[in-house]
Amino acid sequence: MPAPDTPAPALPGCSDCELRALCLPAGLSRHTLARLASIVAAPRPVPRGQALFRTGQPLRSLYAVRSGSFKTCLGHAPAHHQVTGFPMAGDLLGLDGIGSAHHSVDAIALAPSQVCAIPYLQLAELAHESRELQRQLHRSLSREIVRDHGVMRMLGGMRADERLAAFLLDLTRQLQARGRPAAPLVLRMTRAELGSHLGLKLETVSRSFSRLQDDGLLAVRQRRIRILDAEGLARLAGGAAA
Amino acid sequence: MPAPDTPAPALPGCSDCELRALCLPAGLSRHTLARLASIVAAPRPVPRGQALFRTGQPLRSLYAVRSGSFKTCLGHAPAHHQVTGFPMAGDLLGLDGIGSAHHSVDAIALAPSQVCAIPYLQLAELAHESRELQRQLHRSLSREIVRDHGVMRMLGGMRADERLAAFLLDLTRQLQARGRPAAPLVLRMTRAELGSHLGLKLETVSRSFSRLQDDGLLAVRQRRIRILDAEGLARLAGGAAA
DNA sequence: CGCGAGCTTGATGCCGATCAATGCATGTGG
DNA sequence: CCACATGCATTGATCGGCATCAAGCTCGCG
Repeated sequence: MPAPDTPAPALPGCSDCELRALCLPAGLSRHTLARLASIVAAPRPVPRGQALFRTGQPLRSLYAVRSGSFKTCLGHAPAHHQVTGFPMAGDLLGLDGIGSAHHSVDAIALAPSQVCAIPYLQLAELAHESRELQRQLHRSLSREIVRDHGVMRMLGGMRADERLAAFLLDLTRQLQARGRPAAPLVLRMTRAELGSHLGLKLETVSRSFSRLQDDGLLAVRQRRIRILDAEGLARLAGGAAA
Repeated sequence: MPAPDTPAPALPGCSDCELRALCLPAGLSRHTLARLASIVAAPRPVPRGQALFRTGQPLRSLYAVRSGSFKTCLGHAPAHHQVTGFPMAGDLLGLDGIGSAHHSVDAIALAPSQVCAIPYLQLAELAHESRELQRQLHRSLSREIVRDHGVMRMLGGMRADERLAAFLLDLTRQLQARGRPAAPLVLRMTRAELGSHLGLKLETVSRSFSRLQDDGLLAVRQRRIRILDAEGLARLAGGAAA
């Protein structure tokens, strides 16, 4: 069932997507890429604040983020949101739902975004035929695990300022890896959402920002952050973890 | 290179393993099962305290735990161990290493254990031929992500007693799922290791045990734990998360 | 029997949660 | 164009939970 409101559903697809080197298609041959493109739906907009999917819904597709950014949170519970991550362009959403065939988090757009739906069954079928695609899928899944381990390290062993420093460095690294401007870092999430991800209350996040600023490591202006001393941040973040 | 000290290297393999319903082979056809068994090495013993693999080593095999139990920890750092999990019989180790082709944790045996090595390249090749095996692999990877999310929830949003309660309930559930005696719960890890997993210091773990015992939820005798009021524990653990 | 690793318990201090107020931006209606 | 409302961020004061430091205690083992 094609989206009724998009003008031209027959878009060029993955082959021309500027994200193809970072997304699932990374390293795929032209042939496989074309086949993948044939099952990927045309990019679909997700307005800010809207859920791409919710906990418990049956998993039909994985979603590649084409633009914008999201938060993924645990907990049907009203108040006890726990943000597990902030996926952005190039990330794959829904991997956690494969095991149970149902999504295990809510995915909420933090900004107007675009996603490409990839029907999971067709993807699995294609991966069955293509070693390279299979390998890519494994990589994506495995990397998600490693990423989660990083969060566990933050939550388990670091104090407030260290967590924030580690998060900012990680965010910068991710933006750089995507060849995006990381110089004036612009946060897409509120202090509360950030706090939920870091295991802190929003007041503590705010205080940590202020402290890092006072120490000359950051320049903070609302959600616009400039890193003044990356090495200092790394010393903070690494001091506890390394 | 076959293990030099095992008497009969030509063992029956997965088809007769009593864990096959819980392990990777779950749900595989006889044919696929046989092919899988043909690439899985004979069970290899890992003495208590020894590393099955260490952070940074190239990933050659995944390991299915056949008996015993392990801890997986982050951090090359000497003191700053962070335990990400306690895999036991039926679990698959090494999944986190697929993405980078190198292990991202240390896997240490907490008790004398046995593991079946599964060469990853051969496994991937086999998964390429068998849809069902591919599906199983995806499931294992995805479940690992979901499991990590559970840990993140503990670390991010719960206090000491709640974390411990959640951990004990989860452990019980896992043992039950494997049809193992979960009645007198026997912990394989020290208080310090448990603390490292829960993001607490060992003294706090000890105090939490005492508190839960005083409240009539547990009977604690060293590492032998008896759950007296599972529902009470669930209220504690769920009260913060749900 | 005595040693030592691991566990328990106590006393104290610090970090982050909580409660509460103020500040600052954006947006809306008069 | 300004006045006000609203959502988000900052800052302060106080409190509680966990870390830390420091003894004892238990059990297994040589």
